Amino acid sequence: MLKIGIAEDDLKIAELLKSALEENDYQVLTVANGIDALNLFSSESFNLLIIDVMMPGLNGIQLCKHLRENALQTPILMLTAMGTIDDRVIGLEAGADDYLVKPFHLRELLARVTALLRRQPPIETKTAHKLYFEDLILDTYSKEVSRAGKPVELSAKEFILLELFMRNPNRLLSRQFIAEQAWDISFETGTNVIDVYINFLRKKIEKGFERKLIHTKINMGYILK
Amino acid sequence: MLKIGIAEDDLKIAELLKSALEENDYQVLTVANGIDALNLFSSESFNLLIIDVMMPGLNGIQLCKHLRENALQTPILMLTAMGTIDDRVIGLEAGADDYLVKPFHLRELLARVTALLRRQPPIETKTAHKLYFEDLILDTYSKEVSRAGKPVELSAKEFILLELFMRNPNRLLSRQFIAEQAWDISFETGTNVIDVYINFLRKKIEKGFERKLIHTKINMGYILK
DNA sequence: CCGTTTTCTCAGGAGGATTTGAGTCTGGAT
DNA sequence: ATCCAGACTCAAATCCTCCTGAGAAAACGG
Repeated sequence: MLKIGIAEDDLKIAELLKSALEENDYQVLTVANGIDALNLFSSESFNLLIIDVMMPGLNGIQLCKHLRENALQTPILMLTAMGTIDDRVIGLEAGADDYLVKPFHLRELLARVTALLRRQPPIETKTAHKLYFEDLILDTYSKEVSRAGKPVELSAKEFILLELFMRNPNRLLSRQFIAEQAWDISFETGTNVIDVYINFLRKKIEKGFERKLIHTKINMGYILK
Repeated sequence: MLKIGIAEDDLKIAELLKSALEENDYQVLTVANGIDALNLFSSESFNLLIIDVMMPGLNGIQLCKHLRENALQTPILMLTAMGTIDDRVIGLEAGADDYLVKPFHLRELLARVTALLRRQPPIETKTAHKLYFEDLILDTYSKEVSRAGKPVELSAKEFILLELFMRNPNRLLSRQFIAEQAWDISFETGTNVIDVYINFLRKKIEKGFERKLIHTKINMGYILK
């Protein structure tokens, strides 16, 4: 089921779009302002985004730019009440893939939605799923890790832990935080699993290398730098 | 260098487009009628096609349809002098990716060209119904599979499972993901069907071959590589 | 209806992954 | 320099995933 996200502050139009798209077997989620849209579109993945230019808070152009700067690849269809060339061009240059001027015919909207979805690659690009830190590369797509080009075999937990560090480079991570993120435990247990796993990781990614990556800050936690 | 093909019978407009695009570092080839366009666009490969709707011989809509029926995936931008909704929709439904109404501003044309080119070219080509992975071939039309030229008999479920892997080569697929895609179950059942079917598949496509294709990543899932 | 094929469940066991706990080491404070 | 809480290490214990064969249940075809 293809999933479409709509950012539109005019509830009447939002409802109209939603029902028209749902009738065509799309799953639809709507938000009514730019801030909510940024949060939703950044956290959940969609096959297509429909964004109104005029919105309170964060407007469509700004939203679009933010999303693209965040390496989001989802096709974006912009809606606007103003049909001047300049606004349309600005929208496209901000990273939108198509532009529709209100008022529009539902049939044209559907045709454009179909056109945009048709050329969507079946799977997202691999590079978008890679995390880099110096000579460390972590591929969240294939779940493979390498350092200086040499593959490193990690277990599931080790992988999760390293991914956590690579998503937060140069940030000090407390044991509490690591436990919550990687082990789903928030309470205090007398365990030392984290220490042990840091040890496992170090053995696998630092052994044989001069440069250390994971550093201990006594009484604080660990940091990748 | 990105290559753009233009089909436009009005030589003045054709020249205008050509020079504007060349100024932006695209390589441009133009033809002045639908028949020539069909020949050129079928034999040479382009990154983008710009097609005028009104052309002698074969018009833009027909040309577009022919190209798409021939499994051509290149993005197509349609040009027309008529701006009625119906014509625009017909163009999009014929397989065009975008539509521009004459007269247009060059700046808007360039923005749309950029937007179309930014989208990633689909992986599928003319042999869109066949999936390849090393010496494995899966034909989604005839539902036949072979390895190293030797036919492999698969049941329906086995086929679906293998197709899923072949559409996501080198990607780690979690059991959760496989369950959703191939079995339509999203909730947690205590079943091990997936394991069993992986086993079936391995027996059929790996038996007698040195090279293993489906690899287990404990606590993560399976990967075709 | 019966036999065949396909799909799925179940249970046992091997082996790797994860966790524990105890002993050792270390860096910072006194 | 000494001390000690915190950090590290290692082996052992435990957990649990994955594989496999057997067979039940369901779907299919004649």
